[in-house]
Amino acid sequence: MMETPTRERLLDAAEALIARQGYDNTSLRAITEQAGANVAAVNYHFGSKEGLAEAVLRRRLIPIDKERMARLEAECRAARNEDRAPGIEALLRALIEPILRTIHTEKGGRHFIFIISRMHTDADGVLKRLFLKTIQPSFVRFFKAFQEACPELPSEILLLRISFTIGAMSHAAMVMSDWGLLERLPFGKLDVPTIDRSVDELIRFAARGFMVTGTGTHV
Amino acid sequence: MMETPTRERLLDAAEALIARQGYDNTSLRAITEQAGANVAAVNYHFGSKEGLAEAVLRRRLIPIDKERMARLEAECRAARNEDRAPGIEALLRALIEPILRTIHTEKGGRHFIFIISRMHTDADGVLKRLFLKTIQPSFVRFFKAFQEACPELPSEILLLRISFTIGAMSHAAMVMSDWGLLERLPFGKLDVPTIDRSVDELIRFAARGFMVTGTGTHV
DNA sequence: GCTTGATTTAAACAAATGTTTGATTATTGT
DNA sequence: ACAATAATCAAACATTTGTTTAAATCAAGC
Repeated sequence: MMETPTRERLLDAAEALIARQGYDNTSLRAITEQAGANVAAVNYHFGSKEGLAEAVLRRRLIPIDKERMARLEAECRAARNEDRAPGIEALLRALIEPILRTIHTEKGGRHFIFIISRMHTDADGVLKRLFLKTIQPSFVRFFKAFQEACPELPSEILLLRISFTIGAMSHAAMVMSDWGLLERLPFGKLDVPTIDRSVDELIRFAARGFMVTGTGTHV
Repeated sequence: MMETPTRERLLDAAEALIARQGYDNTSLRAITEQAGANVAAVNYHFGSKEGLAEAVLRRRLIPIDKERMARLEAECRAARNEDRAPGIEALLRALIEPILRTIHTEKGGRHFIFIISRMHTDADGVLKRLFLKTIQPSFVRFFKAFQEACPELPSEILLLRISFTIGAMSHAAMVMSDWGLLERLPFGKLDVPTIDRSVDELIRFAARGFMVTGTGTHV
C-alpha cells in the first residue's frame, strides 16, 4: 500500500485546519504535525505558507470554475439554438451546483466549502486576492449571461440580486456542511434535508428572488 | 474641545482594523498606535485582546438586537389584534433593517458590518462564540415568528430559507459598504443604488424566496 | 496641599510565528 | 554501482505576538 505523498498530505491538512481556524490562526507547525511532515516541508514544496494556501485553493477551485463555465455555455448555446434567452434557473444551477456538490463528492470538500465561504466575507487577506483573480473572469461571464436572461432589469439591481444569491449560497454551504450547529438550538425535532434537496431549495429560492410581480402565497 | 476618552478611541480603532484585517491578523500594537494610546492600555481597560473584541461587538450588537426584537414584537402584536398571522415581509424587515441601517447611521457602522459578516461565515473563533451567545435568543424568537407566518412549511425548509436570507443579508452588507469593489469589474457604467434602495431590494428578494407557486415573469 | 485612586507610560517577558540553513537520507537515471 | 537530483530532517534564525511589571503622571476629595 503506497502512502500518499507529502505534498498531498500537506494540502489536506492545510485545507482542514484553515477551514476550521482560518488562515492567520493556523500555524505551519500545526499543519505539518497533522500531515506527519517536517516544518520545512512546506517551504520546500510550496515556497511559503502563502504558496501552500494558494495551492489549497487552486486544487479545487479551478475544476469547479471549469464545470461552471461548461454548464453556462451549454445553456447559452441551447438558448441560441431554440431562439430564446438563457433561463434564470439554469444559470443559477450552473453557478451553484458545481461548488455545493463538492461538499459530498470530494473527500475534503466539506472543509473546502468553509474556506470559500470565508473568502466571500473577507474584506482583504492573502487568499482573497487570489480567489478574486481566479474567479473574476467567469463572474463577469455569468453577469453577461444574467443580463441576457433579464434584459429589462437595470444592471445595478441585477448585480445586487446576484450578490444576494452568492451570499445565500455561501451561508447555505456552511449550514449544509454542519447542520448540527443549527440542530443544537431549541427548535424542536428537525428532519435534516439531504444535500441535493438543500441545493434545490436554494436554487428555487434564488430563482423566485429574480422574479417580479410574484403572486404566489406564503406557504 | 474635549478629546474622546482612550477607551472609546481604542474601540473605534479596533473596530476599523478588525473589520479590515480580521481579528487574528490585527495586533494590539496596530490598534493602540491608531488610537494614539499605549500598548498596555488595552489590558488596562479591557483585560485582554479578547475583552476588547467583545466590547467592540457588544457596543453595536446589543442595540441592534433590541431594535430587532421591538419590531418583531410590534408586528406580532399587530397581527394578533387583527387576527392574522405575522407578515413575512414585516418579519424580514425587522430582521434586516436594524443592522443594515447602521451602515450609514452610526459612524463606524460601515466597519462593524464587515465584522458581523465575517462572524456568519467563521466556523469557530474568539468572536463567533460571543456572537452566537448574544444573538441566539432573538434568533430562536424570530424562528418561532416565521413558523407562525408559514404554518404549513416544514421547519427544516423554513430554517433553510432563513439561512439563505441571512447569507444574502450578510453578503449584501459587504457589497453595500464597499460598492467600489464591484465597480472595478468590467461591467460598464452602473448607477450605485442607495442604501435604502438596496435594503428594499434585499427584503423583497427574500420575501419572494419565501413564496411558493410564484407565477411572475423574470424581468 | 497632601493624599488617594485612576490612568498612562516605557521596558521587559515568555511564547509562538514563518523562514532558512546545512547535513542526512531516498530516489532516480545511466 | 555510481553520480546526481530530490526529499526530509533537526536546529537555529530574527520577528512579532499578547501580556505583565513597576514607575510616573494625572485628577479629584477633603
